Amino acid sequence: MQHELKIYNSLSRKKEVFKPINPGKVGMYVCGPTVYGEPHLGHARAAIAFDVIFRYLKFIGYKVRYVRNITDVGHLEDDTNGLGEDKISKKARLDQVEPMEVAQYYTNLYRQALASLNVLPPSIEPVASGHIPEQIESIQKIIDQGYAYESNGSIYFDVRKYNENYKYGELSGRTLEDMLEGSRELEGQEEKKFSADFALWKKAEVEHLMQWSSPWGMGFPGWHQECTAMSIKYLGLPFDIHGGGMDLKFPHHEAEISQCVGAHGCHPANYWIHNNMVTLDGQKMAKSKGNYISFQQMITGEHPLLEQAYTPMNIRFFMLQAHYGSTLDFSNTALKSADNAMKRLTNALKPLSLLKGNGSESQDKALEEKILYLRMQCYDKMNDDFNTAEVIANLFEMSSIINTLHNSATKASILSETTVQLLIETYKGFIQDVLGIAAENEGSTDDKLDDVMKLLLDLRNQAKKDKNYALSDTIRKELTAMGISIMDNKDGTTEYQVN
RNA sequence: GGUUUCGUGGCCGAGCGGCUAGGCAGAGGUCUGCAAAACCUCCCACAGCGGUUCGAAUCCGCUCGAAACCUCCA
Repeated sequence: MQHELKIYNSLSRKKEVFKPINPGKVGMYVCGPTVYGEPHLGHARAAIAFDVIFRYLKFIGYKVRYVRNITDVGHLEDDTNGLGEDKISKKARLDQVEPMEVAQYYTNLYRQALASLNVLPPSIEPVASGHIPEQIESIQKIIDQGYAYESNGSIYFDVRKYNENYKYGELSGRTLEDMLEGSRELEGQEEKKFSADFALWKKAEVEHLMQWSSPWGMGFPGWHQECTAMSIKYLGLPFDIHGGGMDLKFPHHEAEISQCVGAHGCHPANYWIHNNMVTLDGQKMAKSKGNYISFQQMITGEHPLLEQAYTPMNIRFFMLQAHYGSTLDFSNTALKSADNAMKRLTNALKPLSLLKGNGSESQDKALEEKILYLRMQCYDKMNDDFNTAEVIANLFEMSSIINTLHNSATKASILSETTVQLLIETYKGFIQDVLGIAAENEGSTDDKLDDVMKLLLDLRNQAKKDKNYALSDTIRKELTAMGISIMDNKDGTTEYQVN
């Protein structure tokens, strides 16, 4: 039942059928964070979007090498003041600590946040500072091809020269003329031959904390070089998918393409995928705008805009209800709504595990067909540019079927064993493996608590039998207050759940 | 100013020319000692104005409104 996977390719601005370079294998590179600040919702969105893509590709049988970098050097703080100071070192100087200490600190925070969001670690997570030789080599190739020049100890990419033989701006849809028209006059650009030229290597002043020796003297790599060097190193050339946030399209990804084409004569990746932004009041959430909500704030609820704390899974589900390509506006009501919705979906997992088929043929052919249809829809919708929102809609319909079967006296025996297995496989598979929704509290693995609860629930049931509802309700009320909810089933059994 | 998008019911959000998702909230009902959960029913929207078409939320044009990028950014 494998259908073709279609991906919206930002480069062609069209949905295209995905054809891996090597059958059965996928190489995917995604731009990770610059680690000089707290991870926030925007980082979460990008990580989750590509996590689901990673998961789905594996789910349908691909062997995937997923590379996501950590940028701990190289991003200039401010090119307009001529200082060319590295972002990491600026922050480090303020904090009076080693630059690598800052990078490590925020890298740890980032990884912790993603782990709690049930984002799988990538196959390789290369760090920019650990790939300086590769970057120097990459720059040298560009110089050798004649698309870069040295100026006062720095190396710049020669955009005009490049544009003579190739097209600069194909990803962002800009032409050189557009850029000239739109560009403002920036200070400190005397070193450049042309305003759109960008730095491949920056000469470092003595006081600059992070610097390395190179054929052009002491310095540090330019803005976009690390991704070019590291993606090619680990994935070869070209590779299948390159991803990142929409805001990286220009100039970052545009530069990556130029650097790669300039050095090697070919595009780095066949498919470009861009996730859209998380907005706050319709405005992009960004560190620089100061309107961001950090991951930590989300889970503690400590932010003026937050009405409550939200769990990582709550955040994850909220994001998956929208397509990765649309902007997603933050709001308390939307988050809460997502929380209720997710519970509805995960609540059906338990009754699902209790379903049993009848061993022969399904009696209810229409229902069987519906299940098979919904199952197919889950694949079809994921195959249609990873439409998680549509997948979730189908899963909701499945959850109704599951609950109805569970509630009916005949249970699932009107269905064949095969159909029941398919239902279980699809529902669990898509929720847990593809969407990556993990149970927030795996029930209790504490045997002692389990024993105590059994005792308590037995007592309560006895009270109920005695029609001592005052007592039974008190037990329930008190348990609820301490975060243990209990539910009486129809068959007289009682379940509990630690929240 | 240039480039790229978007405008869907109380809210969130799919939709890519005909079958008019889904969730949340709300209303009513079933089940239950009561809860909770679950199930059933109700709530038929596509910024505005033109055009193409047998047929448009979906294509085209214009108007209005919003955003991202053009400086680091997921």
